[in-house]
Amino acid sequence: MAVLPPCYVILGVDQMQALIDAVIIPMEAAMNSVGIQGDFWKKMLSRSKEASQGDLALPCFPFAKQLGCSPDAAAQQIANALELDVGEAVAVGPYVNIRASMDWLVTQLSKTPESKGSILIEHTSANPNGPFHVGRARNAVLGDTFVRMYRAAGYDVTSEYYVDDMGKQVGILCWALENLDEDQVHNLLAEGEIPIEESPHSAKEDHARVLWYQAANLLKAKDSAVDAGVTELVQKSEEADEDILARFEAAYQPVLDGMLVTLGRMGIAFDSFTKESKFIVDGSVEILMDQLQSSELHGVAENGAHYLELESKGVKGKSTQFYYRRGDGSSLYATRDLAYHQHKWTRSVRLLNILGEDHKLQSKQVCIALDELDIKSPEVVFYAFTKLADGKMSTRRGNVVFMDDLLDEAQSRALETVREIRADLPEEKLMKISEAVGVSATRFNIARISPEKGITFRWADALSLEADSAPFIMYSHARACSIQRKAGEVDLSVGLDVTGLSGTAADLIRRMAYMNDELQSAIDSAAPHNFCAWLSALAVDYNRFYRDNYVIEEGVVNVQNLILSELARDHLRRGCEAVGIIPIEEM
RNA sequence: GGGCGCGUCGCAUAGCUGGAUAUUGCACCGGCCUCCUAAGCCGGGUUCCGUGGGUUCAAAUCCUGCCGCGCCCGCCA
Repeated sequence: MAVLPPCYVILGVDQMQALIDAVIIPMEAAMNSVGIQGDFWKKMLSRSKEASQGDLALPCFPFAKQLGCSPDAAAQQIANALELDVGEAVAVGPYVNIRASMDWLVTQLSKTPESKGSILIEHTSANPNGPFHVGRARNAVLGDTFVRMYRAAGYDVTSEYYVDDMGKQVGILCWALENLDEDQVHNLLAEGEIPIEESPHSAKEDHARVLWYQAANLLKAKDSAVDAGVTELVQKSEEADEDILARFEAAYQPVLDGMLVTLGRMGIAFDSFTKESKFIVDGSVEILMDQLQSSELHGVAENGAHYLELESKGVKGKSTQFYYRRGDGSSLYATRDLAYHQHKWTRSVRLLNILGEDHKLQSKQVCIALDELDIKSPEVVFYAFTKLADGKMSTRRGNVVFMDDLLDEAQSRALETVREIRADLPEEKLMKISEAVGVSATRFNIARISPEKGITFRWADALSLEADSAPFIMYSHARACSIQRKAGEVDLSVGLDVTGLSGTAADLIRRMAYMNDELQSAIDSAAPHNFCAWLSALAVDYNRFYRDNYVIEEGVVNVQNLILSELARDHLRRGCEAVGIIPIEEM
């Protein structure tokens, strides 16, 4: 088995910034020598938009006036005056392009990791009232992708699920389970034209119990006694009634467990769960509500309800009041959210929330209220909705595509393909590969889209196994693994010789060298899709390298190429892990 | 009525702290396995970047009017 020398076990930081740092001093000298005043150009020196032209680019249009020549000539002058250790500068039209040398790039590959502090990422936190559907899944996939990316970048991450264990959704579920029998449920659903679809998951408690939830919602619309019953339960839960909270838990916990099984199948796990009721029970909500009364924004409605007037804080619309205490003195969901944030800040120095765009206003209100309480606001990433071609998804109305079914379908489609390509493999292995491919493809098809873009769910897109998808990346990784296996035990300690590299090998090194920049910038700009794109590009680069750089030729191992292949394998693996693709070693 | 977001080739998608021929995939056409996995690689695109103005040496990117789509504006969660 080939082993990489320790210096290649990577994680550097901000190679692009390192390059800029290395270039800026000689650049100043060059600017002085051609006679350009000021340092306004420093912010114009940035990553080249034309990757083929180099790593950094400086547009020279603004210098033309100052130097009294054309932009092209200015670029030429600057490039000529520039002397670099880390690469070379070439004028191309009105641009000075700087290309880092292979020597420099390779040193960047061996940078050691840097610990970056803690962050608590809260995501998913779906009401435990029914199975995961593809709409809810966007939160989970996005959230877990952030968790993974932050971890890969050196952060100490806590992934957190906020359990809505009180309130109306759970109240309805609890009421239904305690008051309706199976026949009633089936009759109600038949009347309401909500189909009960038999599936391999019917016995899972999230699938089983959601029928009660749906039925109760139907009944509630025509029988006010139901509403009264639910309201009573909800009110008691808000008073932290132990008996009610225990009955709620008995109702939702099996559902939540079922949901977590689905998430587990997708490789999504949580470090901690916090229940909403905690903040009623421990009295922290009550304390915060008292504190809010001294806010300048504080107001009281006729019936004694308390609110903050947010108009002066830039909140606009029909209602600018943020109610945090009802007329009867009880708290609201948002109020408990305040206590929750206070609690989260005791656990981490950074907080990140992943929320659907429907929570934008709510989140803004909570942030203002937190500010009034002298509590810092969390960072928030919003994502747009996933809808079905024929309209909105709704657990209540049964208009959903369940994640369990989607994953099954993805797996079975992947199986068809694997079976075709790898007829040599035993059934057990085929199943394992197709499961990994199905899960990875499903996740990647969500993660690769910019969060603020709305998604219309289509089976064909969700199950796509084409290029620019997870299987493509997995395939590249599996290929590198196969080469490693074939190469056998080889001593790689000679290190990489950068002289005489082929073009595709150089491209591969360049791509890998900027991995940490890509990761950090995806994190900083809350754009996991950009890191997905980088990972696809890495796979393409590796495939091209593979095409014209033989690692094993006629039984002889080319050590230099093996080092590169191994580096690529390592980068591909870490990239996959950072976006939730399962880096299987054979497919 | 107001707020926020989105509108890029037939479809999907990147770029949007202004700069070089607007990225990538699908679909469509052609080429590449007597050597490491062809789920691969190579080649093939006249896109008024929703639309009308404006700012600029330079606009998909900034400002503004309009059109279309989504989300929100509960003493619900």
